[in-house]
Parts: sequence; structure tokens; C-alpha cells
Amino acid sequence: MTKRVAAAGPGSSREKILEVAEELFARQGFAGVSLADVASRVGLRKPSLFHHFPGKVALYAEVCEGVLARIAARVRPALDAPGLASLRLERAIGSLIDELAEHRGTARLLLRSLLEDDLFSAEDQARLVPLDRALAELVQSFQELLREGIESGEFRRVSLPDATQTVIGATVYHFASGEFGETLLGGPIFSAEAVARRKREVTAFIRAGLIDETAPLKSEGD
Amino acid sequence: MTKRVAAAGPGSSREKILEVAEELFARQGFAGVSLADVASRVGLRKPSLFHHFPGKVALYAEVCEGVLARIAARVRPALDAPGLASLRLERAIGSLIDELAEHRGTARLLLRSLLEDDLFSAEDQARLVPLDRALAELVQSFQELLREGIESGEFRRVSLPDATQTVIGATVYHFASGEFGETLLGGPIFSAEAVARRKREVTAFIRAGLIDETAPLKSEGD
DNA sequence: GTCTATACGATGATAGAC
DNA sequence: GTCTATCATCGTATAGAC
Repeated sequence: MTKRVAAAGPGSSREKILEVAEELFARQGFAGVSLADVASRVGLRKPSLFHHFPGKVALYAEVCEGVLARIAARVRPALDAPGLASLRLERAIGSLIDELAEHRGTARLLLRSLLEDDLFSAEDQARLVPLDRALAELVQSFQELLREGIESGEFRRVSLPDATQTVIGATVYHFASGEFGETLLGGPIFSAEAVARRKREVTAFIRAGLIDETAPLKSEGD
Repeated sequence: MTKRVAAAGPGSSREKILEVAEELFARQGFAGVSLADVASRVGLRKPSLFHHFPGKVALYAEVCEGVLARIAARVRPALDAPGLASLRLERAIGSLIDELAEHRGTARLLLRSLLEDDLFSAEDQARLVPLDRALAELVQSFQELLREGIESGEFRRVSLPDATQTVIGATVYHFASGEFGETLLGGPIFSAEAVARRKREVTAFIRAGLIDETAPLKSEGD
């Protein structure tokens, strides 16, 4: 109630800054973005940014939190739903891919944020704690789903962290791979066809690699 | 013969610069590294670097080329060997993981280089062409291996680019994931146990997801 | 309360003199 | 090969105009 300073309307400077910064951070990384560039694209002067954000790291943190919140909002329904773990897993991965495909900077921003842990000082890292916690929560829900599937006998007894990493690699890395990925595909990554094919391939791969087809009921030995 | 200016011995400034720069570029990315930092760690002043390299981008390009060359040297034997595609594939992935595990900055540097295509001007990109070509060659050999395996009936009829991306994600991304990966694993990424487990998990995943166990000979229908 | 002008200290890459 | 010098630009602080 007392948090918001004012009812900053849609299209306000604050939102435009976040929008522009999201694109730039995704494309050029934290260190590669200058606040002057952000400001000029918004149509402001550099120091004006400091009336909305206390500093570059705070802006970056808020951008990342927003992106992660969008992902979480999209993936959580599938993760938290009742039902077969294998179905929920496929729905969750499908939702994740949809989100990464619709907002083209998302995968890059997210992947970059994982690589930029050596760039921040101790007090800067404090600003990134909420981001880390939100990410940890999402990952934990995902691992919980894997664990349930293993216990119910739907999934093989894979290593939870390794399976998580493999899924992240197959989704986030792919849509972050930019020019390299497009050279590989021989065409755009984000076209409807390419996204649909990626979803099929990842789903098939996960299904074959994770789901234990030989033990559909309760068998545990091999 | 006429290329080398002098017989710069081992431990020369040039080699020390490359070594230090490799570590810093891996940890902080291209934009996050200052030449002053590189110089001071080598025991030089900033401008002295320019007597060894024409500029920051050239230094970066040479570092990346060296890292990729190490990988290629390690992976090529398995790729180019005769024999069953599935065996060669597993050996190649094993070699790749060994290389990524032994030189801890390698995965990060490589992954970052894929994300940093928006940071360079046209003439800067020209300096990165050899790197791109070397990478393309390696990827092409890998895809060739996949293609052979599909044609011989060993592998499922997966999308070559998508399967390649999945393997890169499962290997390069994993070993680049730094603090996040360690939080996930609950321990170090590069410990002997973690590396061995990763290799097992990836191999099992690839085996299940790629290799067509149901058609060991020539069947093509489903 | 929102934005701008000006300016500071630090650091960026690079030139030219020893 | 190395250092002194230079100049643009970095993120940030302050003071004031709408």
C-alpha cells in the first residue's frame, strides 16, 4: 500500500526504461550496456535514469526479476498441477519454450545472468539476492516434479541436478544461441516452424531419456 | 617461416598475456575485462599489450581460437575415427567433457563467445571470422557423424541441428553454469565425482534419446 | 515529483616519445 | 619493449528548471 510512490501509468518513463534496458542487457550483457545508451533510446538524458533507479545494478536486477517472473507465471501452472508427472513435465517444458520464443531476449538475458556471477561486488550481489531466490524456487519446483516422477516409477532414476541442467541447456541455451544457432539451423531460430520443431525434438528427447517406458507401473529393479 | 617475428620462448610476455586474458575473458566476458587488469596481472603497463596485439578484439579472437583449437584437438580423433557411429559419438562427447573439465574457463569462454555477437562492429567481426570458421568445421564434423549414424540405422531420425544444440547445451552450458550449477549440484561442478557423474548422465541421456534400440539393423518404419 | 545541465573521478582504448 | 600522455566515455553526484 505504501510501497508505490505514485500510480505511474502505462507507458511511463519507468516502464520504457525497463523495456529498453531489457533488450540491451539481453543483447550486450551487463558490462556491455551503457546507461547513456539506455537513456538516449528512451529519449532521456543519462542522469534522469537515476530518478527512477538508484544505479545500474538495481536496474539490471529489476529487469532480470521481471523476466523471471514472466517465465514463472507461465511455467508454474504446469508444475503445480495435479496429475501424471510426465504430462506436467511436458506441459512445463512446452510453456517454457513458448515463453522463450515469444520474448526473444529472454533466453539470452537469463543465460547471461548465470554467467555474470564474477562481475559484481559484495554489495552489488546483495541486490541480486531476490533474483537468486526466485530462480531457486522455480528450480526447486521443477526438481520436485522430477522427484515425484521418479518415486512413482514414471521416470528413470536420473540425477535431479543433472537432469535439470540438461533441460535448461536444451531450452534456454538453444534460444539464446543467436547467430550461431541460426547458422546451425540454416534459418531463423524464432520462426514458428523452428520453435515447433524444437519443441518436438526436446519433448521426444526428454521422453526417451527420462521416461521409463519399460516400467509403466511400479517396477523398480532392472 | 616468415610469420613469426622472433622465436618467442615459453613463458614469454605474449604467452603470459594470452593465459591471463583467457582466464579473465572467461570469468568476466569481453566487455567486462579491462586491459589494465590484464596488464597488471602480467606485470606490465597497459600500453605494452599493444606491442603484442593490435587491440582488444584481436587479443580476444586469439584467445578464443586457442581454446577452440584445444577442444578440436581433443575431439577430432573420435569424430574422424572409423567404426560405429554410436561409439564414436560417445567417445567424442567424453573427450569434450574431459577437456571442458580440465580447463575450467573453457566452457564459459566458449558459451560467452556465442552470446557476444551483438557487441562487435563490422571490422571487429572480421577478426572473428577464423574463429567462426573453425567452430563451423568442428560442428560440421559432428553433424556428419550424426548423419552417418542415422543413415546406418543406429540413430533415430532426429533433426541434426537440434540434436547438435542439445549436446552443446548438455556439455558446454553445464560446465559454464558456475555458481548456479554449484548451487544446483550442492557441490563443486569440477570435482572428479561431479565430472564423472555428468559424463554418465549425458551419455545415458544421449543413448536413450538418440540411439534407436528398437531397430539395431535396418528398420525404418515406426 | 520529473527531468536536465554540468561536472567529477575513474577507467576505456590508443599514440607517440624514450 | 616499455612508459608518459591523451582523450573519449564510463557510472555517478549535485543543483536547479519545469
